[in-house]
Amino acid sequence: MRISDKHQKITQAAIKVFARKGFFNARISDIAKEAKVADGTIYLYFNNKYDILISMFEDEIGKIILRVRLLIDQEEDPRKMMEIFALNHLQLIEGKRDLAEVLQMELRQSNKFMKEYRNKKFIEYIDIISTIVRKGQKMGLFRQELLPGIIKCAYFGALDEMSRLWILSQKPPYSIKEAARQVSDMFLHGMMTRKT
Amino acid sequence: MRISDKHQKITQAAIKVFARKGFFNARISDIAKEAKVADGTIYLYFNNKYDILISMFEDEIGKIILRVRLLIDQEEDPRKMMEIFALNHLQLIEGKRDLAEVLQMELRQSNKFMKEYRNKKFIEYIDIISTIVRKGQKMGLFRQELLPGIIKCAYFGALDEMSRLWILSQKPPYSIKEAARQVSDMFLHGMMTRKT
Amino acid sequence: MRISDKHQKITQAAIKVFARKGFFNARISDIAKEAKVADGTIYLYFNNKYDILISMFEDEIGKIILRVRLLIDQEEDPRKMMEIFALNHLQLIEGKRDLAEVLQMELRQSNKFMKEYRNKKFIEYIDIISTIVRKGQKMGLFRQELLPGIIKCAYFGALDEMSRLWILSQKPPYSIKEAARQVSDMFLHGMMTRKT
Amino acid sequence: MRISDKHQKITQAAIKVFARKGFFNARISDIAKEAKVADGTIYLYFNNKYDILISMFEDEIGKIILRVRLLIDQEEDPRKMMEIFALNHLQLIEGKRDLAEVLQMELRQSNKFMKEYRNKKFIEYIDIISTIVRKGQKMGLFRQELLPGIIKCAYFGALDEMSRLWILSQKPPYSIKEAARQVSDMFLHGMMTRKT
DNA sequence: GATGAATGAGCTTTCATTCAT
DNA sequence: GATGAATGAAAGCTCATTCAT
Repeated sequence: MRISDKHQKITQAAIKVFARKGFFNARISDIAKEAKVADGTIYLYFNNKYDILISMFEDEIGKIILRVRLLIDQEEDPRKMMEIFALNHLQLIEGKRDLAEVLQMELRQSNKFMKEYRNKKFIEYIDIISTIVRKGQKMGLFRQELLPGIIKCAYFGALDEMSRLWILSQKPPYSIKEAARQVSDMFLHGMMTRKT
Repeated sequence: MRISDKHQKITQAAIKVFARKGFFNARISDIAKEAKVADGTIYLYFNNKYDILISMFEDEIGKIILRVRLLIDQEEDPRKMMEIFALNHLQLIEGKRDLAEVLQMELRQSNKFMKEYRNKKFIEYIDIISTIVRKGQKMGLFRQELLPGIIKCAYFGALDEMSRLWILSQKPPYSIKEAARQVSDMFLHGMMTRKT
Repeated sequence: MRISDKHQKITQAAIKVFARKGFFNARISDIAKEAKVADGTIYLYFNNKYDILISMFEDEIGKIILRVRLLIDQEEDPRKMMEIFALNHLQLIEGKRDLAEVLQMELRQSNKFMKEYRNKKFIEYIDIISTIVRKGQKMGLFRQELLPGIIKCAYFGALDEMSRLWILSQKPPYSIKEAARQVSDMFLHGMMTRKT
Repeated sequence: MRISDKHQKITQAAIKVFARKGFFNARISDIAKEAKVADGTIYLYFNNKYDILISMFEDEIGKIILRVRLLIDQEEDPRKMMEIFALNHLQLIEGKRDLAEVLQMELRQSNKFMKEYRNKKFIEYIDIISTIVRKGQKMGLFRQELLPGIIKCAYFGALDEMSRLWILSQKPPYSIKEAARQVSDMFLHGMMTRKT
C-alpha cells in the first residue's frame, strides 16, 4: 500500500466522521475504525486531531479550486463564469455531501478555534469570485462602483447558506440547478450595467 | 434579586465565554466565574451546558426579531425594509459583538450537534426576509419569478458572510454602513422589475 | 474534613504507592484508590503527577529537617551531633520505611528528571552536616584541612547507602543502631585531631 | 559486521540516551536513532527495553570491575588499594560521564523496579572494598572491630554521593583527585589502628 | 539479518455534573 | 436558593513491541 493511501484513507474517514458527529464530538477511535486502521496509525500521518481537520481542509479545498478554475478558464464571459462558480459550489452537496457538511461547519468553527490559522486556501477559493467581478468590470459588464471584495463575500455567503439549507432539510424544496440559477441570476441582474 | 437576574447574568456570561473560546472549549467553570456565581448555581437555571447555548440562542434571536420587526413595521416600502434588515443585521457586530460571534459560529456548529433541534427562532428570523420579498412582489416591485425561499437564504447568507469577514479581520476594509448599502443595493437591483 | 486532610491523605497514599511501584510505574488511579478518593480529586490538590512527587518530597524532608534540628540543638558536642544525625537518618527506615524508600529512589531519579528543579530542601538537609563539621573545626575537635563540603557528601552518602542496603535486604545483617554507630564512629575517628 | 558490533552500538547508544533522559523517558526509537539502526533491530539483540538496561548494566560494571581489579592487584598495601578504588570510581565521571550518570540513577531506580533482579555484578563491585578491608585487618592495619560489610557500604556510598554532586553541579568546587584523596584519607584515618 | 509501518493497550488529565452543607 | 468539593467517565495521545517484507 502506498504511503499516501493510508493518509487518504484516514482523511476520507475523518470527513465521514466529522460530518456525522462534528469535529469535537468525533473521537480519534471513530476515525480509526472508519478508516480501518489502529488509533495509533493516525498519529503516523497527522500530528493531532486538529491537524487532521486542517490538513483535510486544505487538501479538499485545493481540489475544489483546481476543478472550478478548470471550468472557469474555458469560459470567456464573466457572467457565465459566475454561473459556473455557483453551480459548481452547490453541486458539491450532491457529489461530496459529507465534505460539504464538514467544510460548512468547520469553516465557521474555525472562527474561534483556528484564530491563528490564516485560512489561505479558503481565501484563494473566494478570491476566484472577486477576480471574475474585476474582469466583468473591465469589460464594462458589471457596474464600476461595486466593490469586488464585498461581492465575493456576498456571493459566497449566499451560495453557502443555500448549501446549509440543503444539508439541513431532508427534502429540499428546489433543485440545486434551480437554486444556482436563481442566485447567480439575481446577482448578475444586480451587478450589470444599464446597457447590458 | 429576581430569579431572572441570575438567569440573565449567566446567559450574558455564556455569550462572552462562548465568543472567546467557542462552545466546546468553554468550561462551565469559566461561565460561572464570568457570571460570578458558583458552578452548581448554573444547574439551577439550566439543565446542562448545551441547554445554556440553546436557551441563550432563542432568547437573543428573539430580541433581535422584536427589534427588527419594530423598525420594519414603520416602513411602507419593501425596498426600504430590505435595507433596514441588512443594516440591522450587520450592526449587531458593533452593538453586540460577542453575541454576533456566537450566533455566527454556533449556528453552523448546530448543523451537526443540534441535529434534532429544529431551529424555530432562526427560521422566524430569516422568514422576515421572505415576507418582505412577497410584499414587494405583490406590490409589483420585485420580479414575480423570484422564489422568496431562495432570496431569503441568499440575502441572509450574503449578510452573514459579511459579518464573518468583519469578525475575523482586525481592521475591516469597509464601514458597516457601506457594506450594508452595497449588499442591499445589489440585491434590490437584482430583484426589481424593469419599470422600477 | 479539613482541606489539608485530603492533601495529607493523597500525599501519604502517594508515598505508599511510589514505594511499592516507583514513580513511573505508579498510576494516578493507584494513588487515588490508596487514598480512597476519585482520580479527579487528586488534581484539585496537585497540578500533575510530578507535582505530587515534588510536593511530597519537600513536605517530608521539611519534617525530617525539623526533627533532626531539634535533636541536634540539644547537644553541645559536635561529635554527638554527628552521631545523632546518623542515627536519625537510619531510623527513618524503621519509622517511615515507605518514605525512606521513596526519598532514596526519587532523590536519584531526580538527577535527570528534576534537572531544572534545584533541590533546596535536600541541600538544606545535608547542610546540617557541614554546619556541624564547621562547628567541630572551630572547637578544634575536627581537623582543619577537611573540607566540610566534601564531608557532608561523604557522610550523607555513606548513611544513605546503608539505608539502601537495609531496604533491599530482607533480613539485614546488622542492627540500625550498630550501623549508625559504626559509620559515625569511623567518620569521627577519621576527622578528629591527634590530641582528641 | 560482527554480531557483537550491533550489540555494542545499541548498548552505547542506550547509555547516551538513558543519561540524557532517564530510563523511563527514553524511547526505544531514541536509542535506535542514536545507534543508527531500525527500532526492530534492537529486538534482535535484546528482549525488551528493560533488558537493555540490565544487560548494559552488567556489561559495564563488569568492565569496571576488571579494570579496578587490575589496578588493585598491582598493589600490596590495602591503604593504597582503598585510594585506588576511590580515585578509579570518581574518575568514571571524567572518562565515561554518561555511563556514570546512568549507573548512579538506575542503581537506585532499580530498587523498586528490579525487585526480583539480584544485582550480582554490583555486589561483586562493592565486595572489592570489603575484601580490601579484610586484608587490611589481617595485616593489622585496620581496626578489628570494623565490620567490612558496613565499611564497604559506607565507602561506596560516600564515593557515589560525591559522584552525584559532580554530575549535578555544572562547575564542581573540588577536583576529582582532591575529592578522592579527602574521602579515602578520612576513611583510612578512621579505620586505622593506633600504632599505624 | 534488518527494517520501520502498524498496532493497541494503557495512561494522564479534563470537566460536566452532582449533592452534602 | 447557593455553594464548590468531589466525582469518574471519557478521550487524546504515546510508545514498546511485532511482523510482513
